[in-house]
Amino acid sequence: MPERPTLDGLEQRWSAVWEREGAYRFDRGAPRERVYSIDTPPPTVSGSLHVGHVFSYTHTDAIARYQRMRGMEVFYPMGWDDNGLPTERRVQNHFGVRCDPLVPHDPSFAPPAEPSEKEPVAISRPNFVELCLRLTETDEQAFEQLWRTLGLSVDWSMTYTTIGEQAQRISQRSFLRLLESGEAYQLEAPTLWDVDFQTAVAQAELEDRERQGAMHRVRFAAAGGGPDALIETTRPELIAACVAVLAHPGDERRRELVGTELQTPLFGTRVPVLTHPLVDPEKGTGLVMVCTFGDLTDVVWWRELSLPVRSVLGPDGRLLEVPWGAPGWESADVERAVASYAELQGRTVNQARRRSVELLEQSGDLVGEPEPVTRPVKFFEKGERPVEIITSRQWFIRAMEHREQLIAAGRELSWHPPYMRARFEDWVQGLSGDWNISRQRFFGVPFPVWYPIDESGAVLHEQPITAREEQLPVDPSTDVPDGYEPRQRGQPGGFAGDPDVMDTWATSSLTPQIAGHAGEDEDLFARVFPMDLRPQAHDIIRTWLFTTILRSQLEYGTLPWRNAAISGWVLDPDRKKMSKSKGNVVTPMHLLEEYGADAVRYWAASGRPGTDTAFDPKQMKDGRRLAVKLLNASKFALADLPPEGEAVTHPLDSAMLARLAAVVAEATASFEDYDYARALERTERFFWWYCDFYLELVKGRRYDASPHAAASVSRALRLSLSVFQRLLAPFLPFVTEEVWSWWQEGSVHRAPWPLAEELAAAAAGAGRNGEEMALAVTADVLREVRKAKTQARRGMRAPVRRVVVRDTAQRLQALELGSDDLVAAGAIELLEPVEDEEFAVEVELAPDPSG
RNA sequence: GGGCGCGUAGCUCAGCUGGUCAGAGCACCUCGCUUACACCGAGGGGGUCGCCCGUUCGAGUCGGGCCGCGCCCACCA
Repeated sequence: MPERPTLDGLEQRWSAVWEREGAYRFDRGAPRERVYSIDTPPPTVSGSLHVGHVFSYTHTDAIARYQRMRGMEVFYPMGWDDNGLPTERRVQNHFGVRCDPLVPHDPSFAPPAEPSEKEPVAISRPNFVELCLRLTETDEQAFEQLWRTLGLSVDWSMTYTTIGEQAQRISQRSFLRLLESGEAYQLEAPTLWDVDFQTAVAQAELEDRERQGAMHRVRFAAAGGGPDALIETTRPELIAACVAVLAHPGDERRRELVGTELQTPLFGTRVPVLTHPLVDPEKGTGLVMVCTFGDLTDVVWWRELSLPVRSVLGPDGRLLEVPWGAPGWESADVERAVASYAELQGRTVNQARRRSVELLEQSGDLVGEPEPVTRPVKFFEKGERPVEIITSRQWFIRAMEHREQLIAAGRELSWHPPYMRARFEDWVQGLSGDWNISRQRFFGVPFPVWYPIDESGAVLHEQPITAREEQLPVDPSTDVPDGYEPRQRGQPGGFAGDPDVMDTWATSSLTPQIAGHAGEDEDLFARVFPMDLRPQAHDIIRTWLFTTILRSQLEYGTLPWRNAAISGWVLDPDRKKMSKSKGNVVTPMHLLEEYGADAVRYWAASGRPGTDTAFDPKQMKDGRRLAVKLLNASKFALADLPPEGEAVTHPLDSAMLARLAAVVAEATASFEDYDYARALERTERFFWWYCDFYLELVKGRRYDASPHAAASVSRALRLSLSVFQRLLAPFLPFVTEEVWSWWQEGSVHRAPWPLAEELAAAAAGAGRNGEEMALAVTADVLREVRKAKTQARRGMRAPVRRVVVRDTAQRLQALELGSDDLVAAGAIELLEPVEDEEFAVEVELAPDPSG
């Protein structure tokens, strides 16, 4: 035991020991019922971890450590989510490159010495992927270092990456099985599209952002005998793509209009006036134009009313060339349509919108001034321009038809906290389509599929050639399907590889399978799946949690885990969410260095499950105080401790142990309920009381030279310290390991979780009653004595000539049980009990020798 | 528009199934270097528990209605 215990250096020392001794190594031989498996969130590897990560991963680690001490064999792997857009973006900026699948592979490629963001070098997909792998590997090492410093009890031998070969194999295998069972399918259909990344995106990746816009009132002239009509739109640039005008079926004012035809302004295209119940007769003019496609409602109308497609928007977000006069593009005045459209073609949506307004003004079809409006617009969450809807070929996984099953699954799952289930159900009920899993990107898991090309050069998408499971993982852009030669790639009569990659959620929805080595190591998988716990934040319920349940339901017909522990976010001091784009993120390494890992973990563990928590370094100071206190209290209790007796015989000792037993019971119940914060709070609160009162009260006996006097307190101190060290171990792994090592064999993190029953049994050793009251009264009197000394401006060791305690007979009797300790702790010469109804204490201090 | 959560001392928050629950830490003030700890200890001031009804012998604690904040979802033309 060190002379002056310190927290400094504990992280390095003990993490090295844990690594060396395999303290957190998962025992693959453990039977399933003794395994506690965790589906750790693989953090996105694209830069650095921030305090939000530290926050939620600490919660999981506390639970993992608790379960381990409960005797469970904890399966706690780490994963790195390194595939997907964030990595691509980072690689582009970091190396000054961009991926161009048409560029051939250059085996001797080296990234530019001076990266230029403005003029990136176009490189091949294999070269690009190499750079992605290189950069993520560096990041992953830094992440691992941070996690080790934080003290996560991860088994680092089980680490996986979502771009790794095994993850690819498992993803592709799962995809092929879904294709086989009909749960995955390909479809050419209107798809949510990001025009900057030029890829499809999923409903789950959308977010609303408030944007300024304008409402334009536009005249559509009658094409036959009916009246003109006015519609309102925020997207006049899409008039060329208008395929119908709609009214509500019950709208009397529009009765004579319905069934007639109108002509679009500028282009003179005839469009029918139809009805649909989704039209709001109160909104705008009560008439709405349907375009292919302006928003998701357009898609609904288009589908349900079997309208034609007139697409004007290209994948790059610019207006396409369209064949005016050709079938589908008829016009009453083709020349005018061509002239009008020439003003728009090739322009971006915003440019085309401004020009359209000018054209409408000139033609007199714009009625009144455009009215500024602020409205929510859908964005890809990582995107910078609004999503558009573009028709393209994509892979989907069926979700719509499984909604009831998914909701039932959600009800079977134990949510912590329980109210988070509502978010899941809201989301499932609001699903508007199946899950689009294909992305027109590069750094991801490819679809293990090729297509035949017929003699005319057409790609036969409806006859996919699938890879054999033994071939996996395959990259169809370089690998060749059975029965073909490499030279047949892209040739008539040859084949074409599917160019897309899977969305990152399509891979991470399989983390239980990837971590558990599904299909690779069935013995392991059977021991860990379904898993016990999915910890994650609430913002990805609709993505990660939802898709993981979906995949597990489709492939195994079971929940992927029994419990979902949902953590909140870390908010900055202004209660705003920390995010890179806001620039208010706090990186954790310097916090770990300044306060120590245990202190940072203390702050994190104080955040209740599911609750957003403000970033607060003050609480880290509190955590540090607690750790230091444990260090010193342990030293006091254990250093040169006299031999302990057979049993706890002193009333105050057994009363303290009885209280501690209750705390153990409460902490245990809290942990069982995944409420680590409550477990910590109860433990901590009692620990401070223990230091302030119990340790002070028993000092006299503890230092007593006669073994007889110290026997009981020695035993009680050892018992209680051992319990405190273990109760705090899930939260403060470093300092608890340090103090444990002073007097115990092995790691505290493999020690058994304390049992309330054992303590209660030890506390009963005195075999008397009234111990609890003795402790309460003794503490009450001690507080009064301290108050008197403080008010007299004297030190706590100042001698007291006389203390008169007025109280009920019962309490005075109890006081007698603890009076020896009280007299010693208060330096009291004479303790005088006086029976009374009201508790009152008179303290007569000895004269101050210093004057 | 629907749903969820939150509103308790200046700040961050505990208060689980109604009756020592009006609390903790920080901050503030005063005192004390007492042999575990000055990275400390002792003590103090400070709140009509968002508002209004109701249930009850009794309500931060339950029910209803408001107000405010935050988040999620929504077919937001």
